[in-house]
Amino acid sequence: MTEAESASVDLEIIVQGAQEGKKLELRLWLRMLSTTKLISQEIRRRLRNEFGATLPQFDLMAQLYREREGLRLGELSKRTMVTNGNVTGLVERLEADGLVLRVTPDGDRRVTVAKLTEKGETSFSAMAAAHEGWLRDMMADVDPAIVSELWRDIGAVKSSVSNHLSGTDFD
Amino acid sequence: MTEAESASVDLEIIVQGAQEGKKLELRLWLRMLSTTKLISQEIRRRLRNEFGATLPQFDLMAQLYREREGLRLGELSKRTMVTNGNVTGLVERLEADGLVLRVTPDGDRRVTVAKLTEKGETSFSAMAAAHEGWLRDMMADVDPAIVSELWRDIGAVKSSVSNHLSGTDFD
DNA sequence: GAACGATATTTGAAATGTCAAAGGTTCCAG
DNA sequence: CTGGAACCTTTGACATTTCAAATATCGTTC
Repeated sequence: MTEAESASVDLEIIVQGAQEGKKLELRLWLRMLSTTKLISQEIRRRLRNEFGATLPQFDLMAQLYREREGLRLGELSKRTMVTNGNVTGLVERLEADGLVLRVTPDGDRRVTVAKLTEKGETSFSAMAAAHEGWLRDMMADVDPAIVSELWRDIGAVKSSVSNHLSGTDFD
Repeated sequence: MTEAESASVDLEIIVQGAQEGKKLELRLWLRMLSTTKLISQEIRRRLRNEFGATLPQFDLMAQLYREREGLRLGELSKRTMVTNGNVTGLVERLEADGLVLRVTPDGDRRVTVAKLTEKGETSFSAMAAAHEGWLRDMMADVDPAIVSELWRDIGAVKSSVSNHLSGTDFD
C-alpha cells in the first residue's frame, strides 16, 4: 500500500512466500471476484442485446439442455447454485415465455419437473454457440497452456474451499 | 460430444491444445464462476451470521475505508462495479445504519460524497480482519506458490477480457 | 389409518442488480 | 446572460438474490 516498498523489491524478500505483501489469498480472491464480475457483465450485456435473455435464465436453460427429460426444481437449484425460491420465479418467467414447461409427475405430486420446450431448445442452442465464442474471444490473449493450468489450479481452490465451509455441507 | 472420442486419448491428441475437449475457455469460465459463487456464498453467510452485514455493503465500505476523505458515488460505482442506481440505495441503507455519511461539497452541488462514520470504521475494521482470515482458511489446502501463480494468471485473463469488451470501455 | 418426520416447492419480505429515463448542476459558447 | 451540452445522482420498472416461514405431499410408524 505505501509506496516506499516498491523500491526494495528482490532485496530482502525474494521469491516464495511473502512476495511483497501478505494476504495473498485475499488478493487472489479480490482479483477472482473482479474478473468474474467483469466477464459476467459482458456476457449479461451480450445476452441481453443479442438474445433478450438474462444470465440466470441462460444458466438454468443450460442445465435443462443437457437433460432432455427435464430436472426437478430442487436439482436445478443445486446445479445452478441458486436457492429454491429463486428457481421458482426463474422457471415461472421462462414458462411464461414459452421456453420451459413445468410438469408434475404422476408418482410424486410434491415434485415439479422443468424441461425445455422445443422453442427453448432452439433458443438455447443459438445462445450457447454464441456464448462459447464470446468466451474464446475474451480470453484470446491468454496462452491456452495457461488456460489449462488455471482450470486445474482453480479446481484445487474449489476443492479446498469445499473442505472448509462452515454450514451443513458435504457435496 | 460423441463418445467415440474418449477411447483415443493420448494417441492423436496428446498434450497441448485440444486436451480431450475443446472449449477450454468455456470450461475455465464455468469453473471460475462456480468457485466464485461458492466463496461468495460462504462469505455472505459468515458476514450475515457474525456481523449482520451483507457482502455488497462490505465491499462498499472497503472502498471507503481506504479513502478516509470519502468518495463520490460515481467513483464508488466504478470501484465496486455496481451501477449508479444501486449505489444510491446501498449508501442510503448504510447511512440509515449510521455507518456512512453523505455530504454535498460546497464547490459542486451535483456531487454526493460518501464517507465512513467512526462507527463505520470500527465496524468495517473488525469485519475486514475476519474476512481475511476466512479466505486464508478456505484456501488453506492450496500451495502458496499456486496462489501466487493464480493471482498472476488471472490478472492475464482480466487483462485479455478488458481488451475484448464490446461496450464503451477503456479503464 | 391418523400422526409425525422427511422431502419438495412456494411464498413473502428485504436487499441487490440492471437499464433507461428523469432531475439537478455546472460550464461554455455565442 | 442565456441556451444547450456535459456531468452526477436519483428514480422507476423489473429481474434476481437470500432467508425464513408456510404449504403440500410422501412414507412410516404405532
